[in-house]
Order: sequence, then C-alpha cells, then structure tokens
Amino acid sequence: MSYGFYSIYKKLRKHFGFQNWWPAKTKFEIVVGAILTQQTSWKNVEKAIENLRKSGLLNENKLRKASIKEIEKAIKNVNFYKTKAKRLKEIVKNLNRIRKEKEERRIKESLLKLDGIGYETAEALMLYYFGFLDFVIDAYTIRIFERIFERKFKRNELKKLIEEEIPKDLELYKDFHAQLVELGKRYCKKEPKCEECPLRKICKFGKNKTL
DNA sequence: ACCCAGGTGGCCC
DNA sequence: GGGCCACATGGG
Repeated sequence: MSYGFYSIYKKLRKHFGFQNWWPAKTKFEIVVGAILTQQTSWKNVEKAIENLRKSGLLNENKLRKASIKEIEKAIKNVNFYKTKAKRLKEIVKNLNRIRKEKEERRIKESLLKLDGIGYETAEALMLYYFGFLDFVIDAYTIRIFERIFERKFKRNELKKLIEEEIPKDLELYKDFHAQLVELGKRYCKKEPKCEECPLRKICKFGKNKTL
C-alpha cells in the first residue's frame, strides 16, 4: 500500500516546471536564507540578503565579526529581525566546526542544537547546503497531504512515509519540497483556492473541507 | 483593522 | 507528546 507521493511529485513538476531550488549566488546564502525565511516572505529575504551583501556582511568571516547592531540594520525588513541577527551570528560561529563532522547524524544533531535551527531549518540545511537525502517537512507539506489524504499526520511520520516511498535522489528531494511550497503558496493556504489547484482531481478537500 | 509569510523556543500540562 | 505564547516586519 502506498500513498503515491512520487506520482504527486510528477504531476506538480509537470504543472509548475522544475523549480531550481535553493536560489542563491553563493553557498553561504543558503545558511543565511534558511534563517531569514522563517515566517518571512522570500521577497523580503532577498532584500535583506542584498543589504547584507552591500554592507559586506555576506560571508562567514565578516558576519562572524560583525556586531549584532550591524546585522540588525541590514536585515531590519524581515520578521523577528532582532532574534535572527543574534542567531545568525551564533550559527556562523559554529559552522566551521559542524562542517568538519564526518557523519550525517552528527551534522544534523549539531545543527539542531543551535539556537534558531529547528526541524525544518535543519532539514533544509541538510538537503540544500550539505547535500544529504533529508526530506524537508514544512507547514505546507503537512497541510497539503492532510487535505489530499483526509487524515492527520505527525510531521516525522509523514517524513518517514515520503522518504520510504520516493526514489533516493537528491534533485528529486530538492525539487519536491520546492514544488510543495509553490503549490502551498498558490492554492493550499488555510483559506484554499481549490478551483484552480493542479491537484483538484485527486484531492477532495474542495468539496468536504474537513481539515 | 485584520491575516499571514518556505518557524523556533520556552513554558505548561 | 501537544497547546499556547512571544518574537515583531511588510504585503495583501
């Protein structure tokens, strides 16, 4: 018995096209972006990253040495910017050490210990920065599949089900998450737009609206 | 004046 | 484990 996650991916991919995530000019931007985008639109994250670049703070050594105030100033347009400025500095301070870890498990554990890195951000870094097969579960992912399958999922339960079912391919993992975010943003918010959703034929939520 | 964005941590039970 | 709250900008 399977949920058909892979076939859902193929439908999304056909509809939206390849998403080419993570958008970043340098690898370090993935780390910065992962923190900044928490509860913040990507548009504002892009602006903040450009501000950091202009301020010369968009590299590890500079950011490590920068004052909290300097960082705050550059990222002031993102939500929770004070908290994030503090956390960014702390994370950058530990990045070197974490990169030296050999085992995937150790890397993830180290990430999760850092202030500001929870499950989703850790997964995003494992996948898009370190390149491990770690599927990213965000709020959209849970909502989308709960509506399609008309049942509740615990996040780690859903993660396991997806990882057991889809091919173990890095580009697939990356693009699947990106596709789910795209679907979520356009059609699967709390107030859904099922009429035009590319998955309307396999998702009964538009009719029942039980979740 | 709402509501929410590619969440996290702290505190309570 | 789950439920609620603070964090605290910008866009619809």
